[in-house]
Amino acid sequence: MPELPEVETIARTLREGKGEVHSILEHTIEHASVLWERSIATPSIPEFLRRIQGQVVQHIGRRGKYIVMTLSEDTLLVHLRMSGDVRVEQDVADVSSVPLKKHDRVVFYFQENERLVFEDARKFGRLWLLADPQVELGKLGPEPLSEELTPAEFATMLRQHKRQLKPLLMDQTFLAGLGNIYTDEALFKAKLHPLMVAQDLNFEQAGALLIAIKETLQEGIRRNGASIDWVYRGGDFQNQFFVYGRKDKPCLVCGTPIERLVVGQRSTHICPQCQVNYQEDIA
DNA sequence: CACGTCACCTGCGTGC
DNA sequence: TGCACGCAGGTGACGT
Repeated sequence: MPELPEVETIARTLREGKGEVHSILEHTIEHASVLWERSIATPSIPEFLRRIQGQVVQHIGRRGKYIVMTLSEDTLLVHLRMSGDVRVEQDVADVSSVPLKKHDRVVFYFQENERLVFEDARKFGRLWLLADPQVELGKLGPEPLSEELTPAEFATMLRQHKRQLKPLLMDQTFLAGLGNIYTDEALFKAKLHPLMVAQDLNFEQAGALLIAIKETLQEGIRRNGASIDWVYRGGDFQNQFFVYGRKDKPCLVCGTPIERLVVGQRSTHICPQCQVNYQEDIA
C-alpha cells in the first residue's frame, strides 16, 4: 500500500500520536520478538534482539518510503513494501498478554507497557537496525516535497535520463517516495503520458510535472493517505483518485473512458484524451 | 544504460 | 461451494 503519504501519516502518528494513540517518543524498548525472521534485513536476528534492548526512541521521521526511528544507539528503519503496517498497542492492563494477530511479524515491547507491532501479510516488508542509516538511505534520490527540489533542478534531472517517465518516477534512486498510485495520479495531473521519454520533456512540462507531484503527495498527506483493499489505513485519498483503479470509468475532466495499460509490469491508468503528448512511433 | 522477466508472499474478487 | 486465475500500494536480482 504504502507510498510516501501513507508512510508520512504512519510516522506522524507514531511521533505525535493521533486519536486514541499517543506518541512513543522517549519510550524505552525493553525487548523485541521476531516472528518471521526474513522481516529483519540486518543485522542477524540474535544481534538485532541484543542491540535493540534498552534503546530509547528519540526521533521518528520519514525518508522516501522508509519510517526512520532514531534510537539512542542505532537507527531503526522500517519499509512496509506492499502490505506492511505498524500499530501501537497501549492503554490496557498488560499489553504483553494481548494475543498477537495472524500477520504479526516483529513486536517491540516497551517499558511503558506498550507494544509496537510490525504486521505484514505478504512478508515483503523489511526492518534494518543500523549504526549509520545512510548505508541504506544513501541510495535514495531527493525528497519530492523538499523546497530544495526546484523546477529547474527537476528539469535537469529529467534531461539526464532517456527512460520512460513512469518507471523513472518510480525509481527510488531517482526520486524517493512515489509508487504506482501517486505516479499515475501525478502524471494525469501534469497531463503527461507515462511512456514519454524523460529527456523529451521541455522545461515547462518538467516544471508542471514537479508541481503535480508535489500537489498530489501533499493532498495525499492532507487526507492521511489512501486506504484501499483489505489493508486498513484510515486515510481517504482513495476517494480522490482521478485515474488509478478507474478503468473504463469516465475521466473526471473530459469524460473519456480511463484506460489501463501495463508499464514495467505495473498496472497503469491514463486518460487517453488528457494525456496525449505521447506519440506511438508512427513510422 | 534501459528494459524485460522472475522471485519474493498471501489474500481477495471474479467467473466457471 | 469449490477452484483456478488474475490482481494487489514494492523492490532486487538476473539476463539481453
